[in-house]
Amino acid sequence: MTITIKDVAKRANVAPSTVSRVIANNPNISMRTKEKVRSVMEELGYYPNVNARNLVNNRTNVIGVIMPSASYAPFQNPFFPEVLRGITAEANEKRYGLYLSTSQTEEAILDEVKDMVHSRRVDGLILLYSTIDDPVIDFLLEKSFPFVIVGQPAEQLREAVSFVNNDNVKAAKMMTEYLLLLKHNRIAFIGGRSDAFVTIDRKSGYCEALEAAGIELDESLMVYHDEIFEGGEKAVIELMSRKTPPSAMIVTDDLMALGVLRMLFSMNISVPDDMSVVSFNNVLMSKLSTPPLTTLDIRIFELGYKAAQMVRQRILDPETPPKGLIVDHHLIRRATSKTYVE
Amino acid sequence: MTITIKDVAKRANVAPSTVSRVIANNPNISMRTKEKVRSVMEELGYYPNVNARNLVNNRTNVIGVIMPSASYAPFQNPFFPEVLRGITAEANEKRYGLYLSTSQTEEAILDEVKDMVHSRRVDGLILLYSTIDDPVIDFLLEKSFPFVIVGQPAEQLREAVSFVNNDNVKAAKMMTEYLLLLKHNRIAFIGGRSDAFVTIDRKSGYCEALEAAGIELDESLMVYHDEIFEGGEKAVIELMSRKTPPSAMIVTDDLMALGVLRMLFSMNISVPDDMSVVSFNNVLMSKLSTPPLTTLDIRIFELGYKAAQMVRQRILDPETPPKGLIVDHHLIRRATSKTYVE
DNA sequence: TTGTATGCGTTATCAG
DNA sequence: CTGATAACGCATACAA
Repeated sequence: MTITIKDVAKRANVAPSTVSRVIANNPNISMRTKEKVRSVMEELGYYPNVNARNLVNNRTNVIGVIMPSASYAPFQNPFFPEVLRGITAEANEKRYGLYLSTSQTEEAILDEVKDMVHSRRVDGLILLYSTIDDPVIDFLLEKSFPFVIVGQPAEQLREAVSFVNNDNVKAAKMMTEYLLLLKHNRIAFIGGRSDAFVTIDRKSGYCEALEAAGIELDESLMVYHDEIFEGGEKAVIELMSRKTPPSAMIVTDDLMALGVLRMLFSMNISVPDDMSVVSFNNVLMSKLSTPPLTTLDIRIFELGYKAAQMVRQRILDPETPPKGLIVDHHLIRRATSKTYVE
Repeated sequence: MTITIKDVAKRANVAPSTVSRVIANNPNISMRTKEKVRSVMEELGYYPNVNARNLVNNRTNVIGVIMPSASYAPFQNPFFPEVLRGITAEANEKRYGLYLSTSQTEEAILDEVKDMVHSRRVDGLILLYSTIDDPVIDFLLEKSFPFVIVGQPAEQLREAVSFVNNDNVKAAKMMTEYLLLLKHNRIAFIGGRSDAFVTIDRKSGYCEALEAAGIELDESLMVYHDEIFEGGEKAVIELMSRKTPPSAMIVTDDLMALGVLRMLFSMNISVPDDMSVVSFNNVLMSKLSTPPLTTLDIRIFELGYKAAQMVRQRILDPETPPKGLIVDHHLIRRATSKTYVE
């Protein structure tokens, strides 16, 4: 008993096609009929049926968002909500809908993506993760389906796919230089999964800065841990056990840095007096910690916003060559960093 | 150029309707043709077009999720990602898709909901917020569209709508009793927006416990703040300025409690030695703070999971009367609470 | 400027 | 057990 274009047509004494044209705001429909039709639509409470529309248009005006497989991780890390917020903002502006993936394993994700693409559920995809040899990407590339990666794509794909990312090398270099300028010369590096592109890139930046400063790299000061929070705690134990412990630590993730802070606190090592700690991402939590973290804002919201912009662009004209977009970063000085004193 | 049910039919030498039946796994199709058709589907790489299917079925197998309007807030508070995780899990199990609202103002949300409903974009909705006199709810009720609220519905709607919630009165009462048993007798209450149902209910529980213990209520020990984090800081300033400051604080939100902790720290008031602090929600952050928070786990994931279950149920048979579901809570003792000593 | 006719890819009804 | 055929609601090519 839902009211359709035909009902409107009948009531307005026009053909269904005319109503359709009014909806599309077709320029060569007289103002007079437009108004008439519109008022009837209003009167009858007409709403277009998206499914019918999608069917004939072969287009849904919906963007799919694919979360990483680590079933729990994605939503634990404030990074994801924040990108999502950026995506949401852009999508809303442009009247696009958002369809969220729900799969929890790599295999299921691949299936879901295939389904989304084949069944024409979405017009384009945003991948909120990036791993090497991802079959999802191969699939999308083969189908030439519009998509954008948030993060760093695998080396061999840099030219082939669109992505939005930070310059993590440069970012980490800057953070290291900052500590160097604060007179620190034993600076530790605490990273996440050592095979993640973020970790790799940030480590490179760290090393570059040290080398440029003529400081010899010390592998014993670089540690990696998978666990987002506990990893930070473990790292501190390891690092403080070195013969000459560092006076500063660069942590690749704010949450991990919270673990670091807590372990240091429990060891009675005062931050920033006895130890400087800087991290990356500037998630909300980083300003709520005690003491608040000096961190690098990577503009997560913008990453999402731009990604949404890019998919839409690729949806609209799929022929334009893919491109990588780099989003700026900004140092947020708070209370965990301080000049080194003997 | 996409391959349809007709292509499969032709190739398998059957009618399109037969293919359709095979897809639906219709029992009265011979095993023989079923297999033949299936193999052709495989061979041709056939995927059903959801839009066509939705059109004729008038059903999408998609659940819509409506976030609160406070444009930034939702994703800042770890509560939302976590409910979303629960919803996601259930939806995935049952092969339902998730459609996310993107609107940022109350007005826009109403429009978006109307659109989602009228245009048949989703089969049911989950509202991740609950305010009094919400026009969205009136609309959904009037359309008898399946939906579930996560949170406490307005008094006059308790019987009319389905919802999933905690028993916040009982929860707060328990937290208060816990502090009472730790010999605290000046216990402060720090709440969020005073017109939010959560705040109201938790305050009630707090009062109930105090009264039961024969402790006179002291309005000067109850403060409210809208800002999720700064609110905690302000509250501490106010409360510690009282003639006789409290020895314990009940904070209605973990994030706010972080603000509390930080302000206490800066005042050199040691937690838990000089002040006990307990809060609600048990979001990830609460265990990462220094010291880790004693808090009440409200099973956020389960709230989402059950909500998804309930909408599906209401979608499948809309006739069953609405019901309210209460999810359990659990005290998580960590390091911010301690027996009171003079 | 507007109407007619047809198709989008499925499912469902009705025959056979 | 299977095949024709008519919807589902909309958009567009072609006519008028």
